[in-house]
Amino acid sequence: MNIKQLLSEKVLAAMIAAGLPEDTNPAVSISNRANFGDYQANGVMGAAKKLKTNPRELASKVLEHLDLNGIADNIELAGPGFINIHLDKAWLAQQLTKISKDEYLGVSQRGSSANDKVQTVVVDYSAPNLAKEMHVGHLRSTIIGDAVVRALEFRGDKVIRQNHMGDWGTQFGMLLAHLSDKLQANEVAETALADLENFYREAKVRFDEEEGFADRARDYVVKLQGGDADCAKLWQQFIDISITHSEEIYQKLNVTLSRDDIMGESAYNPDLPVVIDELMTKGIAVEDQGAKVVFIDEMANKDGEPSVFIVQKSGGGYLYATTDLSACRYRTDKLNADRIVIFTDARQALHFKQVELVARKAGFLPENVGYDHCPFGMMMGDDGKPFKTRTGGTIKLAELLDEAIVRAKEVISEKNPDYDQETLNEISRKVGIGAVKFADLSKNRTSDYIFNWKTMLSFEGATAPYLQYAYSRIQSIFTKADFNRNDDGNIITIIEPQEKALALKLLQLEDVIDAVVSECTPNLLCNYLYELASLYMSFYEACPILKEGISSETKQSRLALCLLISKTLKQGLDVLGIDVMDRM
RNA sequence: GGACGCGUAGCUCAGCUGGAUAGAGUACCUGGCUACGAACCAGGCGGUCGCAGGUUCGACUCCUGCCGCGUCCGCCA
Repeated sequence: MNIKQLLSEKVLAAMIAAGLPEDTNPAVSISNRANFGDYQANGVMGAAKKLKTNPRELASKVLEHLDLNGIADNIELAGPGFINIHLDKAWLAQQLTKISKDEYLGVSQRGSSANDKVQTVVVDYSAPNLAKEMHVGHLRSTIIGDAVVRALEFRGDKVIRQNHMGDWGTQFGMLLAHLSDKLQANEVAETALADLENFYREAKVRFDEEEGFADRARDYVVKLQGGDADCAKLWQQFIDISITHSEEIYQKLNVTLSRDDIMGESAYNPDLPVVIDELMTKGIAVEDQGAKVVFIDEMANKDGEPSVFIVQKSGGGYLYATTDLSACRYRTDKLNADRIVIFTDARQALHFKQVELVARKAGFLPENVGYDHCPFGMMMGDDGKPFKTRTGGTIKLAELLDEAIVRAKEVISEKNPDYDQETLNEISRKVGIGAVKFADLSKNRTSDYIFNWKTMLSFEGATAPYLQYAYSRIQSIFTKADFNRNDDGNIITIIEPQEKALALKLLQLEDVIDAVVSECTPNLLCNYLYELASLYMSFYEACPILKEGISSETKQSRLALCLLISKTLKQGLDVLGIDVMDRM
């Protein structure tokens, strides 16, 4: 169900009937003011400009052909040529009843029509560096990526998750050397690696200060890349333990990534020489100052100097450029991707632009395969300066999440002291984690953002707990009313303005989901759900359900409306990876 | 130096293909719990949308220039 689309079609038909060309944009949008109707069509003014005719006259001509019988109960012409559409309450009620019975709540599924085919979408997200522990900087990629993945799946696309973990590179030399020493001293790997951050620091200190250690570290890198069996075993141990750390975070965060989704940098290792070979053979890469580089003319500066993209170091080593090119090929050839979506911070924007250009030129990325790099801003400290990853000061993700849960527990026990420990823990987890995720997911900024405990852990205002609270309130009513939540047979009637506002909002879910998957912007869904919950809160105050004197029809209708609202909240929050509960 | 991103209420942020009087939350102020959960609701206060031009019926949105902040730009990822 997409009202905007439906109205667009109707208005366009009327415009064509009024003599306008078929490619006219009806420009239908949601009205931002109640007295301008529910939807408005603004396309007439643009069209009139092109034809150099009077917009007002043209609009009245379009109105003559506009047939919204049964859909709208009032259509009016306003201002210089706005067409304001007031939707019919009975029609809205019918649509609500229809989507109430639909398991996708009216969101049409890919593949249900010929021009809306199922796509295979490869989504590259999270990608922590296994040398270190996950910190708050990894939050965005992980949860935004996961929300987009869930939205794509809810819409019916085939999604292949790819966790492009940093499990390769020179830093592993010092880590393996350090680990080797620990094992020699009879330490158990799990214990030695219990605190990755600590372990990394120790290794780094030795690398910088201890005589001979740096050479051993470099030696380990050579052995690792050369496929030395003992070294590979050591590496595998390290990787396994580090992955376990990440999995704990994913589980706590309610993120859908699993071990099967891991496709680390190391996996592309065997393919890297092949990539270089192809680039050289095709004449795309050339040797320059001992390294192999691609000169990208498309990105030349004013003086005509091309952008330089190094694909192989002068010493023969490979870079992440090489790996990302290999990944392009793997994803199109082996995974049959129709679209590739990558979530990383904005600093890598230039890099991925270069990757795309080179990959397309080399044929690793066919014309019809989409390649979307979705950047986001860096995590900054309270001082407005970037977090430094190696000098303390970083907040471990695990610590943030635990803190959120503790704070949630304080609030919940204060408001509702009767819960037993188990229930309290369960609710605290859902509320605390939800608050952290929503705080981040609800922002669209591609610019940097300042990490702030207070906003991240807030439970008041436009936060996840507000939405969860709305849901719980509804469940509470169902319990009191002894209402069967599986009963979708009740008729919804719209009388009060709060009910109409809710109806409109509920019917806009597909529109929002579509925007989320095409633009990779879960914040739109956050806004939508907050508005829905907010409308519900107003409805709750204005439209009593269980009060004496409420007719049985009204009661049933309002309960049915509540049911659809709660389903939409639950489903929407699920797309964001946030849980709801009957009581909180 | 070049490229990219950002600049909206005290603070955190929305603002969809250009649309009518620029919106939320928070903070502050005023009201509201013997009807269903006050983690809430109703209302108030708060703006030269960085600056200056341009495009047009109309610009936070598009174009140009400038200012400020940030990031990236041949051997890290």
